[in-house]
Amino acid sequence: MGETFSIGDLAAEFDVTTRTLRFYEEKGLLCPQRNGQARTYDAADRARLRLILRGKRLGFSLQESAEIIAMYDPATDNKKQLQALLAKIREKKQRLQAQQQDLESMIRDLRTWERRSRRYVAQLDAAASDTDLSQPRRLTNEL
Amino acid sequence: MGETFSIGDLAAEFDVTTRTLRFYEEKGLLCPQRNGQARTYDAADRARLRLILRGKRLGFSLQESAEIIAMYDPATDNKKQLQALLAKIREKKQRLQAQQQDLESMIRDLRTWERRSRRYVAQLDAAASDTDLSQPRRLTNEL
DNA sequence: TTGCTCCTCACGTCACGTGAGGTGGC
DNA sequence: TTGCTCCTCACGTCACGTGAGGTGGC
Repeated sequence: MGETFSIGDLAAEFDVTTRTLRFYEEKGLLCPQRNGQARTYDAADRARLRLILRGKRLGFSLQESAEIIAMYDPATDNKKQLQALLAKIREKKQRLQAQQQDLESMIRDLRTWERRSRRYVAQLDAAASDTDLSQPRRLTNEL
Repeated sequence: MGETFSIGDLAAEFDVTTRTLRFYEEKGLLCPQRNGQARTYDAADRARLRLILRGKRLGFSLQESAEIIAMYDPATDNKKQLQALLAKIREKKQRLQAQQQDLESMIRDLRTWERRSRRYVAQLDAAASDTDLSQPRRLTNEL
């Protein structure tokens, strides 16, 4: 029998809470062995968790991640399921690409606003320095 | 007085439900005028909605989106407020740039997954065509 | 009158977070 | 004994979804 892990081990390794692991089990995505009350995870459980979290990062629901993981099982080689999965993957990819567009325009907007605000603060500083020389003008040497 | 919109107008335009618009109002992100019971949205409300949804697409909470929208508001005349605002803008920008990196690797992952799945489907098709010639192999001419 | 859009509760859902209160072994 | 990790309820949260039941004007 290979390496095993406690719930705390996996939680620490993947930076999730133990509650998260119990929740995934409650939803049928994980089913570790029991050592008395305590859960014992093996390498296969760990691999499943990795896939679940990757699915999550990619914006899949737990249900969808479960489907994806089922695809790793050679027993589930249903062609129609795979094609449905492909459609979902393509949709996610489109959404992520839309997000990229959003990010770019948002960062552009914020950059503009930052410059504008900095200029305004500089003006206020300049005005202040007419009467109060203790206020240094520092804002220009950032970025 | 400029163009106005019903809740249904905006819901249709931005592809959300009317419930969503009422929810944003409940959370203080929108405050349309009332025409009797009915809500009447103007161009400013519409612009705010656009920002809320963009924030959402980028994975911000509604609270965070509210803060970002406040950043777009040029009515910040207090210098200290402006400087605090600048700090927030920089922080958000850094987070957005980190997110850009994440998005890129995610899209790479999805592309890999897509190729892998497509190849598997093609294999299934090939296997099927050995016994069932009525199944055409079409999947190879996409993308 | 029918059909449409609008409204206000208010409970349901998804993916967990967060205690409360308790067990077990080094 | 203390400290640590583990456990099981079970209610809370966030961003809405989804009816239920009703109003108002073309």
